[in-house]
Amino acid sequence: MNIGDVSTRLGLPAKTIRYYEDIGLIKPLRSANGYRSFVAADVHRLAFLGRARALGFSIEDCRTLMALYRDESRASADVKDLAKEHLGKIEAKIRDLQMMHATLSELVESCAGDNRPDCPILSDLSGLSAAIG
Amino acid sequence: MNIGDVSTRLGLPAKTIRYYEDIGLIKPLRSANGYRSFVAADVHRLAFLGRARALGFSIEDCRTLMALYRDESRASADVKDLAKEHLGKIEAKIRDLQMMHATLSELVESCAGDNRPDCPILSDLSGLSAAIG
DNA sequence: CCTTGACCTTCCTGCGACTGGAACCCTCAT
DNA sequence: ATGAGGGTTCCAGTCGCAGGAAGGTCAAGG
Repeated sequence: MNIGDVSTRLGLPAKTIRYYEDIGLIKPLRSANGYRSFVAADVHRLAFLGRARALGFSIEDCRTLMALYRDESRASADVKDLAKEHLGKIEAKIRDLQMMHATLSELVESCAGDNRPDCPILSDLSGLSAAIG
Repeated sequence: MNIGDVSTRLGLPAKTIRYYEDIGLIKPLRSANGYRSFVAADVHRLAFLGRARALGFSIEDCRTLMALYRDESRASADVKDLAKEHLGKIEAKIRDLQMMHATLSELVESCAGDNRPDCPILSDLSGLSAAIG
């Protein structure tokens, strides 16, 4: 399989696949013409990467996860720990975003949104937080 | 005021303040020795920036917000629209993260996390999603 | 046989919003 | 004179790719 086929199959951009090779996550063989030649194992690794990335794991986490996957003597605790740490980061991000959301939606609600210049959003940002009550 | 004082006051790294000058968000004067010399208006602008960034607005959004703030003939609708669009992006990110969180926490819960190699997290990533049921 | 168009290749640059570090200047106290 | 603790500029790196240039390859059609 050429890169385009893999890209279509997995929904991963060819650029991304080449990048993954660059950083050593996959090592597809080459055809005589120099094209990358993907076998089932490569496609499988890429699919693994795609799913791990979709769960928000960093590239380095993915590298670790793939190493664990290939290590038949792994302890599932190692995988779980990695996942739990990632889960913690996700939770932290969600909290941050929810804080922003809470503040910002209050401000948005309190803004008339008409032709007049008075705006509690700008008031708040400027430090004259006499807007919310 | 020198950059260090402003940095301490606002809790913004000096590097960040220099960066904001680089990209034209502030234009502090210079002392005879070449040091940046911040007056109250500069500090105010930086504080504005800090708050807008803390709400997750992009630098370009901040630029627009500051322009609106200085434009006394602005329409609050313009500010509100910008904020609402940003709110939408925040909501999208929260949803994405919550999806990740849901999937990942299920996987984490179903993983024994002991010395054995069997791991539903890896099974799921590998595509053999025979783990969750 | 030649061309066209769709593939593929490598290499370089840019994104956003900084951060780290090198190499150097200024100021003040000792 | 020296040392500590400011400040300055500029360049490189972060993360995970995306965009684009310049060129090689291949199958089909005229």
